[in-house]
Amino acid sequence: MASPFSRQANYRRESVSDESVDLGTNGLEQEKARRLGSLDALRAQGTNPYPYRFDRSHTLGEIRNEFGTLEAGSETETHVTVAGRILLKRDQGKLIFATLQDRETSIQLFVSKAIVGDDAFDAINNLDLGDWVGATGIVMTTRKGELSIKVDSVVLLSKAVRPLPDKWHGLTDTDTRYRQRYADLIGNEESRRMFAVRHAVIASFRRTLHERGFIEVETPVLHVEPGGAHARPFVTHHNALDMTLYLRIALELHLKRLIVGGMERVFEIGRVFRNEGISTRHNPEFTMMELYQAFADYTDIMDLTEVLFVNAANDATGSSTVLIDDIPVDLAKPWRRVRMIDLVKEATGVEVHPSQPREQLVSLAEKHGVKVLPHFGPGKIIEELFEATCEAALREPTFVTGHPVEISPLARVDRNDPYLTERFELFVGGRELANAYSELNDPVEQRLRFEDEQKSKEAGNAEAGSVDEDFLRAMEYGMPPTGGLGIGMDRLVMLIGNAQSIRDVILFPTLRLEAF
RNA sequence: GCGCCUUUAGCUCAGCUGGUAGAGCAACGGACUUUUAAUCCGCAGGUCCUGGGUUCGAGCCCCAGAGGGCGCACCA
Repeated sequence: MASPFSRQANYRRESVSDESVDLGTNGLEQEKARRLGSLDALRAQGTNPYPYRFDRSHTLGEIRNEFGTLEAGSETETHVTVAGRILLKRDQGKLIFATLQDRETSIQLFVSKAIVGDDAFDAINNLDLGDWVGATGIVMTTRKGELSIKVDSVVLLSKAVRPLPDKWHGLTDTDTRYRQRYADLIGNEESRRMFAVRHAVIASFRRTLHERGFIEVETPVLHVEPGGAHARPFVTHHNALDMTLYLRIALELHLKRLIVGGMERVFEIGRVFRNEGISTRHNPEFTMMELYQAFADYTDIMDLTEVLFVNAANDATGSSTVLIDDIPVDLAKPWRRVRMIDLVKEATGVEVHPSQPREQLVSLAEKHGVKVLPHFGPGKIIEELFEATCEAALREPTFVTGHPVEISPLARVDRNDPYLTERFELFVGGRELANAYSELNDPVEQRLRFEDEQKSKEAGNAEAGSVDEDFLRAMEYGMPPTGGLGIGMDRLVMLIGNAQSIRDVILFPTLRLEAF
């Protein structure tokens, strides 16, 4: 930076006390102008409203832990230095009570004119709600027992020039909460809690998997061929290579390449992108955890899935019980394991199997209001029947197994039934949370499955995959028997945190362009 | 993409049968040395989402559009 001083001067606002500056016509503009005016006043008296750093001796949570049981009307000898944002101010004349909030909690500042002196008292009185400050003082409790810091000095750490949302209600407008997540987090305890749950769930997964010898890896987000799931991709372009690239729709195919490479147990927690509708359960970008474990099959993966969920719930909330549709369900009990075709039979009273003639299944489907497209084979029709008649009713955790081969191009054929695969999807609260297989590792069969996908795609199935030659080459080097698992982390956080919309567990959900 | 709901002060919300815009908080001025969403007195703040239309008169009724929510569709 060649000329720091002139640069800084360029960033500095003109004084708003100049008559040339328009004070604005609405309340917000007037309030911002007032706060910008106090910035100028601070600078004029030699105070930097945006200092570079600050050392604190305690977080507010540490003070609460240490002194939370102090009885009313006590004063300690402990002198502390804290930092946070001023959320509330209660002016008593010669006393000010201010609520200071940091990341964990809030604590009251007790400011007495007699202690800090007239000038400092005025300066503190001129602080605005939303300002960041550092404060020093001794730990005390008021007569009513409120844990407080009896302040001897306060320094401004950052001036807020825009007013906070309502001090009591916070933000309620969902649009503003999602667009201005920063303002949502300042005012809404529930929002802060939800993202704490999210962090705890993801940290718990890493812990459980590290304990079991899994290695965390990172694979490409930009794919030459979007595979590993059925979904429409986002398309982009690399200029220097002049090639079309796709944002990944799944992590699967690269992680399996690592199993071929001998890494034995790998996982990745990463963003995937699907160019499809937005709903309370769908965001165009979302977080997937996939893992692959050599020498395991899908039943081993079911056991592991139960452990991952129970640990995550315990780590995030201290309990393995979650609310599903407001009903408590203990995740620690073993989950039901049932074949898709058996569930469809339960729901329809009719035996179904992918070996049946297509026409039979078509008429059953039509009886249940299922739309059958020309490229649907028997297996796809059974899945559609399942979705229409069973899925929403699967409230308690249920492993749905034995998906037809036709809809499972990467899963291994069931050792007891050549029409089905060794696969499960986990449903909780009517939502799909996980998908897993005994992974197909026969390169010749895998090529045939890909070719079937390719034919389906050519027949008009926009979601079908195509032949991934590099993946097949990897398979040819030999992949050990392997169990694999994919979990939609956002939906899991919704379950454990009891969120009603996926947007409540994503900090910055995808929204339409905002008009400024 | 379709249907229903919604949009009023910085924030949270009222607004009757169509009669000319309201409250609380925040802000501003004042009182107050133990408050807890402090309280009390005073004052100020508006593109009623946007554009048309009906009407003597529209926040309110009609039409079109935009943002948001929910449901459906889509979606392994």
